[in-house]
Amino acid sequence: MDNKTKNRPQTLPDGARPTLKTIAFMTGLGITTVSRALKDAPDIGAETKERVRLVAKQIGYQPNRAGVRLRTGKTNVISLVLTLEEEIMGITSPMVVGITEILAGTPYHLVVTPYSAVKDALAPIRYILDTGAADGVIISRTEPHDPRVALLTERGLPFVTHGRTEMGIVHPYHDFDNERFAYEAVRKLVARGRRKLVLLEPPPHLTFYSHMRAGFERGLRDFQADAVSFHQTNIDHSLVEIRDAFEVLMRSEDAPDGIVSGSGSGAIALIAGLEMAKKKLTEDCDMVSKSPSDFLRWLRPEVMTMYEDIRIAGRELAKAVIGHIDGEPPETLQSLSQPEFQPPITRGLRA
Amino acid sequence: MDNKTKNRPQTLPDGARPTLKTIAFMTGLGITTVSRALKDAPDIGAETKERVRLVAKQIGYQPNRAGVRLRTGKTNVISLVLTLEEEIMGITSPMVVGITEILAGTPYHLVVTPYSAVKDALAPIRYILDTGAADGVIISRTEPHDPRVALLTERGLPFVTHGRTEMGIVHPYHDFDNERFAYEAVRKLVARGRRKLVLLEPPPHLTFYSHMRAGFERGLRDFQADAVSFHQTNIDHSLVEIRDAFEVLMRSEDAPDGIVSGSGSGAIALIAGLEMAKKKLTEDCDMVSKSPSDFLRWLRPEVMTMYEDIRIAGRELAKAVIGHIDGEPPETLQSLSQPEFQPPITRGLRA
DNA sequence: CATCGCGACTGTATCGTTACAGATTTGAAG
DNA sequence: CTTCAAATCTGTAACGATACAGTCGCGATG
Repeated sequence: MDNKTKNRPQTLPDGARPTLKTIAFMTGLGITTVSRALKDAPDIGAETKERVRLVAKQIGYQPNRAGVRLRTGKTNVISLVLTLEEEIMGITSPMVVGITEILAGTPYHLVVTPYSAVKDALAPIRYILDTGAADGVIISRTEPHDPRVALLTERGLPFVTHGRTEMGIVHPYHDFDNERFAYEAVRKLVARGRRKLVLLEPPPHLTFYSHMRAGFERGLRDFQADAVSFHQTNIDHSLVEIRDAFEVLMRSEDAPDGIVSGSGSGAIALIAGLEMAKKKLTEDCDMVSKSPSDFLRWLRPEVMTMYEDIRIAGRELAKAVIGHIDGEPPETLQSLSQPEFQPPITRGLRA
Repeated sequence: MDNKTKNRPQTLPDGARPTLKTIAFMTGLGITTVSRALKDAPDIGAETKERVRLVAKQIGYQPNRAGVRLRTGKTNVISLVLTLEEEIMGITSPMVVGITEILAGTPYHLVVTPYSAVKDALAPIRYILDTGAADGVIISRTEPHDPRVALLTERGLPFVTHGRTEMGIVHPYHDFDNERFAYEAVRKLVARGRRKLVLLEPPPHLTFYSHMRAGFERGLRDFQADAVSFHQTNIDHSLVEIRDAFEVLMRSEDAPDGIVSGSGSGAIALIAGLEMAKKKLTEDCDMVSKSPSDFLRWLRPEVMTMYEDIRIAGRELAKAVIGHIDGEPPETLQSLSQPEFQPPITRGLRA
């Protein structure tokens, strides 16, 4: 056999999935040529490329991920890093949906990488870095000085955060404008004549804690209302804890007449505490809540809600990681979604 | 160099992650020996194994997934196949949590594989089969004659279904006992003196439709109650549709006095419809609902709920696929979770 | 007419792992 | 002193893809 065709395959197993070798055999070309033709390399003739593409399509060729990954290190994987604990009200579902909607048009797969204890937040990141498990990472529960962001930046692995940081590192993020949410919430409550307002806030170590507080306080100043302290309780507490603490507050001298709830499930507990204190929504108290789903609007239409669309957040996050992977500058991969009050559920045909 | 050490590595890059080669170099053994030692093969000396394990642990060796996958075809991936549409009430979150809890102790990663249109249900399965993308598959929204089950069985890829089938194929599954749920729901309603019952049922093409109906009808017979037809509406319809249809029903001659809701979010819509028809829960009507989360108990404690623990379902499903992959007989990998009425939320310290 | 450059294509080595078929040593049996 | 088997260990090839360094033929150049 002459040298020219020395590496050509002689026989091909027939049930197996096609590889570059299959196409090489069918076109009479070398494996390298086929590989380069499919990547549209400049040193391959136009007609050859066309032939290769045609055959590849015909036989349904799809590159073997393990082969690519072994040779190039490219995993075609995006890793979504989650705390098992943050799943209380199920924000993950729509997030996963949003992400996969974007990934569907790409070669990327979505791998969910969980971690349990809060102190282990770095563990999954290290795992991904050490094993090269992903091309990009999506993290949430972002902190102002987030060690995960520091580590990922240092090691040069593309990522995006759900929430912002404050460390002077420019990186991709998507965030809900919690400052504005709280500000508009205060505006709304004051417009209803409420003046003693309370905020159910995020835990202080997360970045959006300060955003939400800042918006709340700016609102208090601009619209001349007063704050009632509820600092000992936050949205990471159990619903029972929130309820009981709020009942106590509502029975006290200091009882607020307006509530801003930083979470939808927290709102449920607040309502329960309020009712246990024998108060009534819209009469003794008004409430504005952030809400990632519909149930509050259905079951407690008295509560004014601002919808946080987690699904869209998922989309934005996915687009941003991919952009980062593709080398787009981080500052172009930042987005903030604006809160808007939701209209009430329509009361059907007969109004 | 003598033949014995011909394939030994001379130098080793230092920043890189350790491979078998690294361990081979450090122990002075051959790569093959190291590989076999780590798998506890019988032809490797006990002391050698010990040394290899020690070094491997010290340097934090973790097998390269791409290498293993390329060589053996083993992906160490479990694929969760989801409809984007089923995410309405976010059942995915706790499910993902449950699955990852089990996978955490294994080498498996969880990949989420979505599909959009209902007619495309087979597409992700084919993709996984064709590309060898996973060692095992988890599917939901199971139908009595499910083409996905047929295909996976035929091609011999391990899987588990959330829900049962009726095709004479013995396969792993986990299911909620919807027959019993509906039966117990009817018992409860009749015990409260309700006799005209309605069922908000699953869409007819899913297997648990017939389970739930069967339990409902058995209950009607055993406890002597009557059914009110609501067949044109099911839990896959939009909340607005359910509400409007139910309002019409509640205003009709045929208005039921007892409701069995096959879904938690459906219950919300039913309540809305009922209230629009100027009826009141516990007065005109009682209601039992399946509920995958807590909000109904908090916001509508009048509704009697049976909790479907999706997180546990996730765990069971994960265990079952892995069992199937490990070759355990399918009939040992089937489980049914029993519904139980939930106690009301405790009313706090001062009850 | 030799030489060069260029366009089009190709072989080899390699990523990390494992299946397979040896190879070497040791001690016991003949 | 062979011979052989058992116990350990080892090299080679291969999985599928790609980086790299060619090769080949051909027309233009000096």
